[in-house]
Amino acid sequence: MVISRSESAAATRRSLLDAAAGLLDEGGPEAVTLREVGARAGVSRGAPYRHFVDKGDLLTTVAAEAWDRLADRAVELAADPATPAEEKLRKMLAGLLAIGREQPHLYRLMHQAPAGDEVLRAASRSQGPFVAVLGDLVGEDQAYRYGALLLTSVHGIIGMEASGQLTADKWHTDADDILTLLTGMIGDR
Amino acid sequence: MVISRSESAAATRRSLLDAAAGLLDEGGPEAVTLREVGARAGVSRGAPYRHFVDKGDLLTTVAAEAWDRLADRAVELAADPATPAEEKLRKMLAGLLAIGREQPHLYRLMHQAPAGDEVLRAASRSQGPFVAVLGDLVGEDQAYRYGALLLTSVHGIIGMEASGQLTADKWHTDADDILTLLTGMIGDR
DNA sequence: GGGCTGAGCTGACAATGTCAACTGACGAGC
DNA sequence: GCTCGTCAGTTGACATTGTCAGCTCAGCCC
Repeated sequence: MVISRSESAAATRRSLLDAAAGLLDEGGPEAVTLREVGARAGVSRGAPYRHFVDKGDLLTTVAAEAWDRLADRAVELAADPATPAEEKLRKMLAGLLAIGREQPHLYRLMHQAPAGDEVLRAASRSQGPFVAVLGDLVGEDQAYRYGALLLTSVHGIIGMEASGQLTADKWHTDADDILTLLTGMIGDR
Repeated sequence: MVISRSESAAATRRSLLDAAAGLLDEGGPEAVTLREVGARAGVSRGAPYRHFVDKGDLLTTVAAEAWDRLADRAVELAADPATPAEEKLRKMLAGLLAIGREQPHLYRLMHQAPAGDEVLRAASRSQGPFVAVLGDLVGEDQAYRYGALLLTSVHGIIGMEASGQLTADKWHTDADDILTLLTGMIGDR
């Protein structure tokens, strides 16, 4: 197989993104140094500057890609005629929760303020399918309000779980219970 | 007035904390360097190590103090017989929202994972008065569940507002509307 | 008065992000 | 087939920063 120059450059870019994401997952933000990213991608410490304007840009791209993966799944899910709306909703929220719990550093990066345009665009892509599913459940006119309520609640749950402030012994409840309570309240409408 | 050695040391410690908090508010986490903290407090870059084990410890203390101030207000508020319970609740949540909006960097620091023991202890101090007020509204048996729901929702609202993901033109709603919706749903119980 | 303690200072060092100058290979145009 | 520009990648250098070791010195105890 012949590897052209642009293909090789694209492969390096991919390796850099994977290396950064891996280091972030394993050791948190402090573990992501351009030297280590380069080493893991098999290039030098200066190589990232050929693909990203600076370290922040590299991390921003990692975050945007994560949002895009989430959006891809949401689009796919919303289009599936075999899945009932409640289950679609549950799976979408569960996807967010899973990242928050299994890749907390990535999750924080995805919500780092101020989010750049690239991140905001990627994050917004999930909104369409999400609101559409909610529309089936609570009606189109209320879908946005309840969507915002659900998203902010899940985001809050993840954040407080991560910082250790939301524990079962402190609040006699947990994430699932809160979500059940919330979706139950919405279902009552 | 005579200033003893320990008094002077305590004053330095206070100045260091104020300097760190000020730099955080003004320029975010990157602006908080030990050299600048020292300069602003009128001491050298090494002085903080006489009062804190490292930079992280200094920042942790800043966060813990912020939680303590919040808890002080919550305790005071809960004990005030002249204020109706709904208003107490609203004021407590508004206090959190105010920090999130006016001192976003401090707010992030307060929720930085993993929170140390000192921060968790300070953050927990508000729980008592908060749950007590909620108990008056929804009954003691449900106070914890609704408390967790409310807190996580507010936390989520603040986080998504800060990262630019919760905007009125995207969701046709805002923080106040979401909270109204939520407290309305709770009030229906 | 003498010694101790602890606050604060300074020189030094390693890690890191960043840039400028350089190298070398690929590919377009002749 | 040759030339030459382009661009991915390297390397030396530098400024910033957190941290530590060793030092100074003022206040406190006996």
